[in-house]
Amino acid sequence: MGILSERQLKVLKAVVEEYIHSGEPVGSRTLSRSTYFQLSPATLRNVMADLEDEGFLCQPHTSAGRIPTDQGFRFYVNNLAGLASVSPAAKMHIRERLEVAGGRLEEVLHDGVLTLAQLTPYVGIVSLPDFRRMIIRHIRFVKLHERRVLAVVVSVSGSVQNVLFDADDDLTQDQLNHASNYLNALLGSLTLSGIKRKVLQEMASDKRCYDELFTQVLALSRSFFAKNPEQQSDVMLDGRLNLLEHPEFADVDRMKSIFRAFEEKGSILKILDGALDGEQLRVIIGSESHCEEMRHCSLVTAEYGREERTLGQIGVIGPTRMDYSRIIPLVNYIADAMSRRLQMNK
Amino acid sequence: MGILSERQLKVLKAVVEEYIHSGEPVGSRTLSRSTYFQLSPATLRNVMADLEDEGFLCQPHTSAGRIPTDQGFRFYVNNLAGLASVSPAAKMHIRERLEVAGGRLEEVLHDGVLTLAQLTPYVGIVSLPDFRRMIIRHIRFVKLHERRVLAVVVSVSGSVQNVLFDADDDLTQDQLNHASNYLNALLGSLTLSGIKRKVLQEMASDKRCYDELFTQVLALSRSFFAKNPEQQSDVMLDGRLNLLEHPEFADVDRMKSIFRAFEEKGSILKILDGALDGEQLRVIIGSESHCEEMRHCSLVTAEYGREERTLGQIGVIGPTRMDYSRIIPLVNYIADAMSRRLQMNK
DNA sequence: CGTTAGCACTCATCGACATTGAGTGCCAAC
DNA sequence: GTTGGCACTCAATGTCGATGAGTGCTAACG
Repeated sequence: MGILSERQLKVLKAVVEEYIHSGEPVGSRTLSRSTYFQLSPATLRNVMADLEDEGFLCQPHTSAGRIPTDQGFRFYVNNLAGLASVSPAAKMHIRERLEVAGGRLEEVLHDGVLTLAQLTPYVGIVSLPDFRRMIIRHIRFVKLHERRVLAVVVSVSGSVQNVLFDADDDLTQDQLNHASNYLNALLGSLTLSGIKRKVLQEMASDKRCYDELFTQVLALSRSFFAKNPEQQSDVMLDGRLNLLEHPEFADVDRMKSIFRAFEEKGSILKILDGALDGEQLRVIIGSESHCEEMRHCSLVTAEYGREERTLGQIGVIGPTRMDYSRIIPLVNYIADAMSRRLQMNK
Repeated sequence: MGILSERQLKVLKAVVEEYIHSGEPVGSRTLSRSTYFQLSPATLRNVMADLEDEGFLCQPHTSAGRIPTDQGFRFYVNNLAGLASVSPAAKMHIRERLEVAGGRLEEVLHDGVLTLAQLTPYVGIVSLPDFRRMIIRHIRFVKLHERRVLAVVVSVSGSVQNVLFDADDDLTQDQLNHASNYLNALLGSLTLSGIKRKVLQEMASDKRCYDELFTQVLALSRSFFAKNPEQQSDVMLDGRLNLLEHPEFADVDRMKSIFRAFEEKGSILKILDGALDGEQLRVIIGSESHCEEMRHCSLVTAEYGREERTLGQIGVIGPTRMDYSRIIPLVNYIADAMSRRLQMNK
């Protein structure tokens, strides 16, 4: 252990980048050939053996070249990777796809993952914000049929949720409009549960003042809030197919396990939600996710959100052998573009 | 060619069912062992050779057993398959999952595919009805921000669509309510485009009668209808992972091609939409889908819908080696359950 | 002392080859 | 019409040796 020498750094960088490029274990000869080093294979072997002792490289089998360990990638990302700037072509693509007029939150997010899936050979991934934590801009009730009511709830960030429920009484649309207006007057930067609490307070305080109409409103709200725990958080994926092109997933079992994780979503969500510390960008490499199915995958994710409030994470999932120096800036850029678009949406 | 003898039928049935069961090419010995026949392998070989000439069976290679061709499966499904009844356990599962109170159309459909994916080792699949063809029950406008308006459109069958658009003027919520009321009074068993046409007529006829308010309503409707071609038809899948368990998809390339079809959805939709003839149940075997990626897959689908109107197709995708006699009744049963639930929803 | 050439060793990959066994087609006999 | 016998095919499996990329180690070199 201990600090790495200048040369070791150089070799580690070269190995990682060569491996990212070729996907094959890299041997001392290959390195030596790349005019970058004036060293003989033997010398490089010595250096690489040291790096292996330090845990940065490993060999799939005795007589093969070296590949970076998770730790090796980690060191590379933290200390060695130069960040490429986003290519003009990509910027153009993003501008066309992403920097257009508003749309519902869900649409914006969908555009985001789609763009990532198109611009990278990896899987685009975004976590939808937990609706229960979102600040509500508007609630409106729509009468469907007798006591059946549709509540349309719009959050500040442009998320629209539809909740179907049964009211206690058969109210007219006019009465529902009154109820909507009442609730909307009450809103002011609250989440759903905040509103719920406030309504309950109102209920307790001046229960009899407004009588009839007012109690109707309250009853309606109650049945609505009883229903609300609709979709909590969720995650959206796109471009799963991209993964199939990578040689590391030619192995059927490995593929299965990853697609299993994709289908369940729960485990991915857990990984994404790990980012509570408010770091703007995260790179999770292989086993760092502590998720068995994701052991051979890396994630690069960035926060997106309106203004100061972060809404969720957007990024990609790919093999640990990922082109970090290109992907990190790209994910950052797209997260920014999305945040801006959401802000416009205000 | 020509009609098949009693014995040939019996052998074909046995081969198909044995193959469905085991997944391996079935040889004359295996058949002869199954106490079902009192015939020697040699005799069965003769019969099987005949069946091969007729195109019902084929051999993967010379020295292997026989497997049914698509045509063989087709004949089996049409003439030989006995339909099992839905197991009590499955019925129970369906009752719990599916025969509950309403919910939005999208939720009901989701429950449907989920149930199929759980009760079968195949992929559950459902086509969402084309919203543009649905009869509208309700339209309501919600003011979001200045000129930005959210239209909530509810169809008779319980589908809810949210459309975001910009109005020409900055209207108050009250004005929007009036517009909503006006449009809703106009509705009466029309599709969106029907309503659009009707509004245009109104516009042409008594343009100046109601003046101000009325022209506002019309302008609003116009910008709304300009936007509407939102989600057309779509298809929902669940249980893609199930496919991975089948030996026929151990081949990576075959897997890729199918998952490609899943991701695009377009081709699947086209196959599902082929059922215009109003047949209640369809079985599509292998190449019958005329879709290259689906060459090794079969579909079993049934219509679902409210009352007389069919809304879409629900069913499963699996390998051609599918347990038809169990799946066909099951798909039928679930389609019925869904239709009933949608009807309750009225 | 760092660097390098040389050398013996390891091990995945690949083609050649033989073996096995399930299954077939055909023919002659029952 | 049915059956046993027999030669044949061919995928799957295993063994063997050659190949070659790559390693670790050691001794020599500057």
